[in-house]
Amino acid sequence: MSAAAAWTVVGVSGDTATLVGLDADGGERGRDRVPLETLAQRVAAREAAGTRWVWSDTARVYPALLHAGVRVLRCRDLRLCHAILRDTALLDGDGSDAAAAAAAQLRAAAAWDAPAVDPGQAPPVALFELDGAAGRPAGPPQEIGEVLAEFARQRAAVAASTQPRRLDLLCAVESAGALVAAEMTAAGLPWDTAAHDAILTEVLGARPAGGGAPRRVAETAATVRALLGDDKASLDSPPKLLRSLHRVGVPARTTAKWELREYDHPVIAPLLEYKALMRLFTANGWAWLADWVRDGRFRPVYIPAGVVTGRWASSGGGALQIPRRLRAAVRADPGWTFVVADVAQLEPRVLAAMSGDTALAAAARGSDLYSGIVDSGAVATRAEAKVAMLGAMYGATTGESGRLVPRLRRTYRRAMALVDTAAREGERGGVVSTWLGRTSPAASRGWREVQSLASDENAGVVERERARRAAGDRGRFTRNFVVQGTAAEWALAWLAEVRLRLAALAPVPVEDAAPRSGPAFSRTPHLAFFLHDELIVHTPAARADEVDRIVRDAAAAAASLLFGDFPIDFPLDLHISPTGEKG
DNA sequence: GAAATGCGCGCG
DNA sequence: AAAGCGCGCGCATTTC
Repeated sequence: MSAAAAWTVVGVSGDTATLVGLDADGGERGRDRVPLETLAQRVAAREAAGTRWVWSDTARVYPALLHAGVRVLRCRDLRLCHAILRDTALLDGDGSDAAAAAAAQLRAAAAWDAPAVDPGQAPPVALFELDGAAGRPAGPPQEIGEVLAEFARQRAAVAASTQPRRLDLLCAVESAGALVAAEMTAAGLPWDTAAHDAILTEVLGARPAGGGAPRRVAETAATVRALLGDDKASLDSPPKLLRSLHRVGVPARTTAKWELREYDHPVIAPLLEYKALMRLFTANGWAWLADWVRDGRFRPVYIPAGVVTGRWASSGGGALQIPRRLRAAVRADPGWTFVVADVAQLEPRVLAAMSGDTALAAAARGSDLYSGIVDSGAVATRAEAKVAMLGAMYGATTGESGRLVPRLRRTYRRAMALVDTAAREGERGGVVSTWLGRTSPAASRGWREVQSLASDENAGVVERERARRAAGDRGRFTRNFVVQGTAAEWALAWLAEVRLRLAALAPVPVEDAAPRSGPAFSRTPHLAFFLHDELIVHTPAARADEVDRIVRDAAAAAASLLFGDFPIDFPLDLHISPTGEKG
């Protein structure tokens, strides 16, 4: 097999792995069969020669490769790309025979709809473990014939679509994201257990020796119970708490903090305090620390495309919900630091670009889009601009937000038309697509039944109201889908660009303050965290300026990959700091 | 006793 | 300020 194959397709059957080299047109260049236990060495050798890997499920194969010390630069994750191509509306547009055939073949390959193997459950050394072993989900097919056939179907689908370049880019960044996700789990986020413990002790009081509530939690609970006039009052059961509140004259309808804040009663302040303390204690207290931090690393499991819009989800440890105050426990290794970067107002910027709204793009020039909106005269204050823009993207209809949205509609006609059109499409049961072609799920059977019941001439007011509300809910979902989903695509492109540029950096001398643990690549500047529109790079302090430039250049590259030369800024808030705090 | 559901709150 | 999008998780409660 030639060393210069554009693609190398990997399949597994029993204890044998098969590597098939393909040229850029998909023509087979050669085939190697190797024992599974030598696959990592083969991958390392071919990676050095340069190729793009094609496999069925990055979450299944890549953790084991990383564990064996092998990193790859590029891959195509057929499971993730299958989901994109199976659902994309870009194959339905022109009604060509080729597009229809490609779509039909993809949709018939149902085995590829299998869920991912949870990389958090798979042992890191079990390369391509047998299907369904130990009660795990089987995952997508791995046999080389099936893998080759699926790759061919996907290439045909992209080529036959109305936007081949966009779909191909989406598949590329989606797959790059799968590599990043596995690498970040392997590297982990540097986490200072002592700093975390100090925060908990300061906020909650000393950790109780025999379990039970920490001192300040117990004291606050006692204060609340005293003010409720019931020393046995349950504070953790919403219905019981509600009854206790009613008894002391607080007519709340729910126990949510945004509602409780509205009432003027001495019990409210300590009750909100109790809820906040209890939240920290239960969600990110000492038990969390013991469960999720090992050897100075928090290792979240990221689930690429775990959200319908294409955003990532996470599993275990609540990686995407780390409270801001605990960011201080994110602590770089000695001699190392973090480059922490996020995009200011990513979603409205993406909306400006995808709608081609030059007025909104002009307001987005510079670092604060909301100030730009005020300067345009659409609204009077920055706060109004923010509320109005969020309302436009989320579908607010009432309150201040709903009142302000029409002001934006006059000034930013194209941007508002894009989200309004997406909402109408959802309301009538259709689907909408992101800029690169990820398409929203079809209306559920239940949703369609609700609509059809209401359209019957005998339908009562209850049926009609239910259908109206369901249509509104779905419209708000599709309205937001196009913006949130395209923002996720921009962020994936940014992440992919950062990763490749970091990988191209010269290696750090090993004696330069290597991290305490982790795979080989984590001894050079590497991605350590990603959260929708923010990333953290862990780097030797001496290289932070280089990384700073890479992260900024990557943002510019992402903008031009998605939107070409459309004039839209994506300014970063970027900080170099040995703790993970923003700004 | 396990699984499903609702609530509330953390993050974007 | 108000409660409009997307998530995961812990607890209490309900259901099987």
